[in-house]
Formats: sequence, structure tokens, C-alpha cells
Amino acid sequence: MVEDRRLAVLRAIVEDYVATHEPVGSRSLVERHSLGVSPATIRNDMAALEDEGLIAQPHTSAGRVPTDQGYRVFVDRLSQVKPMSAAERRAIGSFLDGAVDLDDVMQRSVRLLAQLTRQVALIQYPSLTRSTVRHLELVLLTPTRVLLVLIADTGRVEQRVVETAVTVSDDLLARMRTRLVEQVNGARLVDVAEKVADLTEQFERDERTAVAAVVASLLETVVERHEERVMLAGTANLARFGEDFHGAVRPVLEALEEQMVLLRLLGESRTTDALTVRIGHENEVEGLSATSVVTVGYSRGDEIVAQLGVVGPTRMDYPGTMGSVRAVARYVGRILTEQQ
Amino acid sequence: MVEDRRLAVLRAIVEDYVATHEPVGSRSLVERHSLGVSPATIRNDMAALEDEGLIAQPHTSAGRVPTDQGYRVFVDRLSQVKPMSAAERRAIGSFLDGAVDLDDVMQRSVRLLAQLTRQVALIQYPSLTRSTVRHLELVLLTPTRVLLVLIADTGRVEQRVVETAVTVSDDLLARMRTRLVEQVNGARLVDVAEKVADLTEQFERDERTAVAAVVASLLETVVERHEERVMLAGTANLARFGEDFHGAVRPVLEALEEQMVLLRLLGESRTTDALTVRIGHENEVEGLSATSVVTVGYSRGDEIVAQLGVVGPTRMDYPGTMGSVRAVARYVGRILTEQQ
DNA sequence: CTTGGCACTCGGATTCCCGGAGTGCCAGCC
DNA sequence: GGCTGGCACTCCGGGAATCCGAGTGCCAAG
Repeated sequence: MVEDRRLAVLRAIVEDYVATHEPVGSRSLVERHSLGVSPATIRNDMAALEDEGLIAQPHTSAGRVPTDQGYRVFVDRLSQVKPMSAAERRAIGSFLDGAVDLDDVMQRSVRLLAQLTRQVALIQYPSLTRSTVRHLELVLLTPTRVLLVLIADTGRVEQRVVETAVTVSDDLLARMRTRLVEQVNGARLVDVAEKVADLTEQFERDERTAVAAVVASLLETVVERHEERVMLAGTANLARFGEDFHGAVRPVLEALEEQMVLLRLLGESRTTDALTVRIGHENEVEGLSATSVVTVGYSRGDEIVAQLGVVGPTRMDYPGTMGSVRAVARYVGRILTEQQ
Repeated sequence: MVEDRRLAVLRAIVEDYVATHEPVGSRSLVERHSLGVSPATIRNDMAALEDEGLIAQPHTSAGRVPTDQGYRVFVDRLSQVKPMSAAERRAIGSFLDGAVDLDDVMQRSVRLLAQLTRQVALIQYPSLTRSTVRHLELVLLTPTRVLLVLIADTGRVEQRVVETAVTVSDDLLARMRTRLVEQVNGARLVDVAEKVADLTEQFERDERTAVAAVVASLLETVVERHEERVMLAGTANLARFGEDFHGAVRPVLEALEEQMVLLRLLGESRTTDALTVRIGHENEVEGLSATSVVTVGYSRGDEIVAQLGVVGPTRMDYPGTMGSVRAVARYVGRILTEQQ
């Protein structure tokens, strides 16, 4: 009972603070929310909430501000994902439908998400690991240089130049292509390594150097570089809430420029499609301890292939952001699924 | 004679202002530079320079600051491009040499440039228009969906999904591929349109819908999307000189997020390899009127294929920046040329 | 044309002061 | 026991007043 009101107070504090950016006091709280009690009572509740570590005051005799933990409780127990309106959903759909290829889908999605949430949006390309080989092509650039092009069923194209050290004849190239395609077409990328394991041995001794180089490169492509691409949009929005980080936009921008960081951000919960919210210090990434990250997996067919999400100040509109992120993920999933 | 000293004063003002970031007065000027005259004399010169619109004072009784025009004169007549040291050149070379493919070359270059100049760097992908077709591949995704992959000799790969409306048989696809490759392999992209002009007619009447769709898509790829890709790095550096734009980093970030803007920035002087410097308001781009843009073309073989450069505050170290930009462009050119 | 001198201006930093918002606590009341 | 009104206290933030110094423009003399 009393406990309930305390949580209601916490919710009110979060909502007001998110809306106004200013520490919220007991009086304005009772004015703006119908809590049915007096400011003095609220003050007692606030003291309790502060003891629990859910809110804090910037300085004595100022209003209260939610702590990371406070937001945590808010997100976990006090808020519901706000669904998009029909109009918004239509807008999303029509905006994304115009995409012509995978790059385009990714780009449109991430920009859309940045616009909807007015924060920094990011999207990870569909993981190569989980997809299958749709086509593989070898092109002779020079006698000792082969271009390897791998097309995954997600529409993603990977290319790589292989230095073979020894010269490769057109004939050898053709045979390599045939054998490789035989072996790997339709295979899941994770299985490629195994499929081509003994391929080298099927060639003449003097050809093996070249074949081995190509195979090695192929393995690198499918294994090492499997999900290195992340696309970013809306960094300009960072400027909007510069004050939130007391002017330290710098480390945030720096963190966002590091591909590795972004991958960690998105990659950590890769296998699930649940909405994940990491608040403030919950982010282990250096430089993002004043931000919250909302991510969700998106799928192709019934498999989660990657994550997308947004990065914003801890004082963000969680229900709205979560709604936007989820909605965009669904549409992206739908488009990828239709396209296959 | 007198004119000469005035220019020397302008140069000194620019150098000091760039270094200290503070309006420079007559006294500190004579202290830091051996101009051989008294502050009073300098004041007269300054008054003259102000009349000419080359310098200005932020407020009465403050030091002077160069105007855009002042920087212009400085760049055109008073400064020399500062060559990189041998050590720096070695560092550039070894850093870029490790690149495995075109994406990698672009990414490494742009990051390197951002680091060297400590500003925002950008690089345009080698123009498709100026290069030739190295390979073209068609892959049947579904009976009515064809993936078109175009590989240019610059190493750039373009892909596109074509909706054919009517079903395409494996046989038709194979014939299309053969004919297309026959026609366009080795052709300059600008000539592709002409080469495939009457291709559709060489097919049976009932196949023409599909062929036309593929051809149309190919044309779009080579014509419309010819140079739409620009890569960016170092936006975090913007935060460093936030004060330069009196806190308005926002419009700059916004401008930089627009691909179209970036293309205009780089594209305007596409055919030349001369170092171009656009200062302050000389940039027609909204939002970049407080920045200077230094660009230069880079080549593959003996042809300029695209531009790269940096965006920074008008009070930048022009000689140094120009040196870095030029050096990186040369190395990129060298790598692209070797790779062909 | 240069120079030293001099009066003047003005921005920026510093200090001081005050008001208002907010708190914590207490005593009384339901 | 929980709620409430009252009250003393704290402290931030903003505004006014002040001061300092860097810098200028101009003038008269060299």
C-alpha cells in the first residue's frame, strides 16, 4: 500500500524529470500528478526512495533526480512499452518499403529510427554466420590476384582480394569455382569451414598453393569478418542533449566511432529478440556511462539475425523509445523475410 | 614595401590566432614575431587591414581576428603547404599498406586523415563512371528476382536486386549473362549505356520483359548511383572545437550526416587534383559557414577518380592540413594504382 | 612614415547579495 | 501508525556592482 505509493512517486519523478530536465520537488509533484496526499507525505516517500538508492539530489535543498537504479526499476516495473500509433506504423512501413537492396534497407531503417527517437540509432548487418551461401564467384584480376565474391542469402555481399603468390590459369580458376560452388552453395556459413576442409587435396600438387590461398581467404571472410558492420545515424541528435552529459559529448562521440564498441553494444545479447535496456553504468563501455542503450534483435524468417537499437541520455523517454525500436525491428524483420 | 609588412602582419595574426585561439593585439604581435617596428606602427597596419576587410575585432578594444577573406589571402599568398616529415610519411605508408580490399583502403585512409589533422575527414569512393567493368554477375534469387552484381576495376562492387515481374529460367539467365558480359566487360562505365542499348532486341519477344528489367537496373547502377558513397571519420573531433562555432556543433553534425551535402562538398571540383580550400562562407552548404573544407583529388593510374579531404573550423592550421590531405591522397592513389 | 604617450572603451572575472525553491524535522491530528 | 501543516534552514542561481587590464585610436614630435 505505502509501497505502492512510493513506486507511484518514483514513476512520477521519472516522468517529470524526463519531461522537464529539472530536479523535481515535492510540491510540483503533487500539483502535476493526482497523488492524493500532501507534499510533506511525498517528502517522506522521497527520503525512503533516496535511502533505497533510487533517486538522489544534485545538492542539498534541490529536487530529486532518478538514479540509474531508479530508471532500472522504472523500466522493469513501472512502464509499458508504448505502441506506435497506426499513423506512425504506416509511415514506417511506407518509408522502408522503398528500399532496393540490403544496404538501402539498413540505411533507411537506421535513419528512420534516429528520426523517430531523436537519438542516435544503430543497426547491425544481418550476421553472415547465421545465413547460407547463395552464390560464390571468383574473378581473375591479375594472374596472381583473385577477387572472391560471396553472396549470402540475406543479400549481403562480401568481397575480398586474394594474393595467390603463384599464377592462376583461367582453367584452374574455373575448376576452383566449380568445386567451391559445389561444396558450399546453400551451406550455412558456419558449416563452410568443414565443407572446404579437404578441398585443397583434390587438386594437383602444383595448384595447391593457389587453392589454399583462396580457401583461406574464404574462411576468413565467413569466420573473422562475420559481423563487423554496423551503421549509425543521428549523431547530430547528440548535440541536442549536450547538457545531459554536462557538456562531455566528446567521449560519447568517440565511443560511437569505434566499430568494436558498437559491436559489443549490439552483440552482447545477440541471440535473443527481447528488448534489452542497459542504463547508465550498466554499460560497460567506457564513455557511455551517462547513456542508456535500448536494443532488440530482428529476425529473418524465424531466426534472429542481428540487433538494432538506439543510444541516448539516461533520461530518455523509455516507453516511447522502446516502442519505436521494437516497431522498426519488426518492420525490418518483415522486409528481410519477404525478400528471401 | 609597406604593403609587404602589412601582409606579414596578416600572416602573423593568422598564425597567432590559429595557435592561441584568442584575438591578437598589437603588442603580443611584436613580441612573438620579429617585425622590427613598434606596436603603434602595427596598429596602423591593422587599421588598414581592417579597412580591407581582412581582419576584424570581435568588439571595440579587443584584439583582431582574421576574417574569411583574411584566411583566403593567407592561404593564397602567404602560406606554403607543409610537407610531411619522413617519419610521418612512413607511418602513412605502412598504415595503409595493410588494407585488404577497397572498403578497407577507404576506411583506413579516412581514419588516418582524421587522426593526422585532428579534424573530420571524408573520402569519396572512386567514381564508377570513370572506371571500367571488370566483371558482371547475375544470380537468380527467386524465379522473379535477379541479383545483379557489378565489379569495377577499382575494386568496387555494386549489387542490386532486380524484380523481373515475369519468371526467369536458368537458361535465360545464363544467356543474359553471356551476352551482357560480352558487351560490357572491359567497357568504361560511361559507355555501358550505349553498349547495351539494343541488347533487349536480341532476345525472343517473350523474354524481353525480363531482359529489359535487368538492363534498366544495370543502367541505374552505372548512371544514377555512380558516386553516392562517402565515408566519414573523426566526428568526435568536432567536440574539441565546439567553442569555435560558439557551441553550435549541431548544424555541422547535421550537414555532415547528409550524404548529398558531402557529395556536393567533394564533388564540386571533381575533375582536378588541385588542392581546393573553401573557407567559411565560401561554402555554400547551409550549416558549414563556420567551417573550412580542404579537398584534393586522388587518382588511379593517371586519372582522377575521386576526392578526399577534411572539414574543420576556419581557424585551422592550413599549411599542415593541406600537407596531410595531399599526402594521404598521394598514398591512396599509389595503392589504387598498384592494385590494378 | 614611425614612434611614444595618453585618454578612453569595453569585456570578463570577481564579488556580493538576495530570493526562491526545496528540504528535514517536529508536533499535532485522524 | 501514517498523514499533514508549520517552520527553520540550506543553498543554488541570477542580477547588480565593481574592478582590472588589454587593447585601441589619435596626436604631436622625431
